[in-house]
Amino acid sequence: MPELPEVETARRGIAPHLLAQRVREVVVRERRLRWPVPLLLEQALPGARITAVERRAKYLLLRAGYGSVIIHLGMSGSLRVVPASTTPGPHDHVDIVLVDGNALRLRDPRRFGAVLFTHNNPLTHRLLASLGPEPLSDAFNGAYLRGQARARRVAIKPLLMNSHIVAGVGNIYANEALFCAGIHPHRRASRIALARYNRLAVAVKQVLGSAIAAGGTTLRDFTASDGSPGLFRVCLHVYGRGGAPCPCCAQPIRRTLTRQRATYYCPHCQR
DNA sequence: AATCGCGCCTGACGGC
DNA sequence: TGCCGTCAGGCGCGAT
Repeated sequence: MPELPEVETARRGIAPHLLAQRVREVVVRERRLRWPVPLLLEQALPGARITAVERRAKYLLLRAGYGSVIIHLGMSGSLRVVPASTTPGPHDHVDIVLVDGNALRLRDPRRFGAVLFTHNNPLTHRLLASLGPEPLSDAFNGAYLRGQARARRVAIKPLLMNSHIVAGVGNIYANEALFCAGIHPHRRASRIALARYNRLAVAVKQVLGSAIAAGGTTLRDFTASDGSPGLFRVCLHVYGRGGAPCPCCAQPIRRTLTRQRATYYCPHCQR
């Protein structure tokens, strides 16, 4: 499932193929993604030159001409650059065909993803405008987290996964960062001291950073844009390891459901 | 305002 | 072997 490191890996993989390229046409085979793919995409994009490939949270932004494409990979989305003549598979929903004969191809079996187009600054788009700071930026730190947590009643894990607090920390990395910081995922966010928030912020950056360096986490069907699997899976300490021994104390990792999401932690190491 | 549950969707997996 | 129920989950949205 694409989380921030996977989206960043995809961005780095596709950017060299897209930058400075002109769009020849857009082919939409399935319009029913999370939101319908707008006709505007096919109308406005052809002829435009792609000037930047950016990421904000888990959104990819293709700056092109007088507008931007906003792409979200949802649960099962992936992007490949292929020769435009390559026969599309059943879940290859959108092609952005370039003048050089290649196409950026979105595949998304579960169709939780999105492809949108806006003429305005995409950062002011409804979906992006109220996102919290990037977790790898300086704005995200222990003091910031402590300030956000002070007046809230939620547990730390859902706080960490709230995109309005910090953008792009999903379930896998929330579990891993809390383990690294030794914080129990069910602990009330308002009852964690600044020193521990400092540790947590460092853990979030470290976990995301090393996952990006390794090319994303391989879980289920994630692959990088060149098709190679990410290499981070071996580095997961708790996620998906319910019942297995904790790498620190060897006691069994516990798995619970929080807000309909699998939560993994070591009851001995995390308080 | 904060928080919680829902629903979108399909592939993988396990049980019978 | 094959069928079918269950689970997985990002995240916006509506309800509380």
